[in-house]
Amino acid sequence: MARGKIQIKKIENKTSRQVTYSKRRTGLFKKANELTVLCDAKVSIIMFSSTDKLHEYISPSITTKQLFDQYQKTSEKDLWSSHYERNLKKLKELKEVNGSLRREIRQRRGESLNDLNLTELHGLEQEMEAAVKVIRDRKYRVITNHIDIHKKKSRNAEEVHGVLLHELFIKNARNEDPHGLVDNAAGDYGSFVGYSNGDSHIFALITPATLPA
Amino acid sequence: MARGKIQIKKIENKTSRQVTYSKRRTGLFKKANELTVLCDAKVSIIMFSSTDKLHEYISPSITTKQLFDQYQKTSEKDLWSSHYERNLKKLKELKEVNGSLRREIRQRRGESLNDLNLTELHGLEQEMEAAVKVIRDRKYRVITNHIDIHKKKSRNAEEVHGVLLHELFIKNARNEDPHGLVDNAAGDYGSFVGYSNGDSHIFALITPATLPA
DNA sequence: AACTATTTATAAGA
DNA sequence: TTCTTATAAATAGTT
Repeated sequence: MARGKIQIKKIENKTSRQVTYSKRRTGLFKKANELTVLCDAKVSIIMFSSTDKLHEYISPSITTKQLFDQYQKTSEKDLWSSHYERNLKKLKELKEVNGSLRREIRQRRGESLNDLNLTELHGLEQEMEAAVKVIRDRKYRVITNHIDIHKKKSRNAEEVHGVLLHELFIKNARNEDPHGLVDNAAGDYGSFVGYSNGDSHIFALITPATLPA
Repeated sequence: MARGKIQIKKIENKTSRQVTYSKRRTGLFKKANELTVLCDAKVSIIMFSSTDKLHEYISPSITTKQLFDQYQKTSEKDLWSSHYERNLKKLKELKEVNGSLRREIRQRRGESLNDLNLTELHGLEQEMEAAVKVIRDRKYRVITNHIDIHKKKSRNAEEVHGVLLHELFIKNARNEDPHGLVDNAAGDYGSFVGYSNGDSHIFALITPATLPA
């Protein structure tokens, strides 16, 4: 606009482009500020140079966030608010679902039964009795499984034990008993149960009375 | 900037202010567009007039949303992302809670028991048996209540019925029986149960066998 | 919305 | 980057 007219098209010379960007940016912000003052307007300018440097103007009377919020409300455009509000809605829905799930669990625990009518109580009772049966069956299957594995382990341990004993006796027969092991070990197969791992406390739960017929 | 210099301060005349806003807005957007083309820049201008009318310029090479996203990333400013991402996080947490609640319910229904070990199965069984007891007790309390109310209603109905019958007989004794009602009504108290309301199907569930001792 | 005298912005050069 | 300055562009006041 001075010293010669220019074409409005990309300035190919990088340096001139940079200079022009800088000068015109200053001019643009100045105009924006004049507009703000003269017309009592609120203006936000955000710009990125071709090298992605950020520059911003915002009217002194407002913050960028406030202006964006107003932009949200005023424009029907999507930006992020729709995401945001969709999320809020989802959040609310999930909370409700959550609440009713918790309520159901409470009822299945025998709490908060006041809201249930007779039909519902009856249905819940029936359903839970059926479920208890399934759970009990499952438990017995797991117990049986444990016992089988245990038996196999025992058999294995007995075999190993027998072999060791055998070897010890042979050794003993050949030499003296330098470690006094024979007396403690001999014949006491029952005690090896005491060596079983941390699972053993589980079996404390199982008494013949609770086993299925 | 023409026909006289002006002070940069709010134009008090509403009409001139409006006109100036319009003119200068056009100029600002034109400058922004020239800057976009000449310097390969990306510019967003959002402005509100003093009457809160929204006007927007955005470089053709980009959308407002994209530019805002870039603004987010580049500036350290918060704008909305904190709300948004906090919500996303909450959403995720709620979904997880939801999932585990559903899982618990499934287990209490006798489904998805594979994940439970023996101790957990045992605990679940015990808990559910206790809960069933509570639910059954509650059911019986409700039943008892229903029955009491029913009895009272019946007694009431019988009384009313008796009174009506009495009145009818008296009437009958005095006049003839114009409606043939006496034969149908007399003594058949049992049939009034058929008049009970929609709740009656509930009582089909209750047989002497299921009642508590 | 158009006109135009004048101010302002700025391209090119330093 | 900043200054200079000739000139283009924007626009205030008017119609």
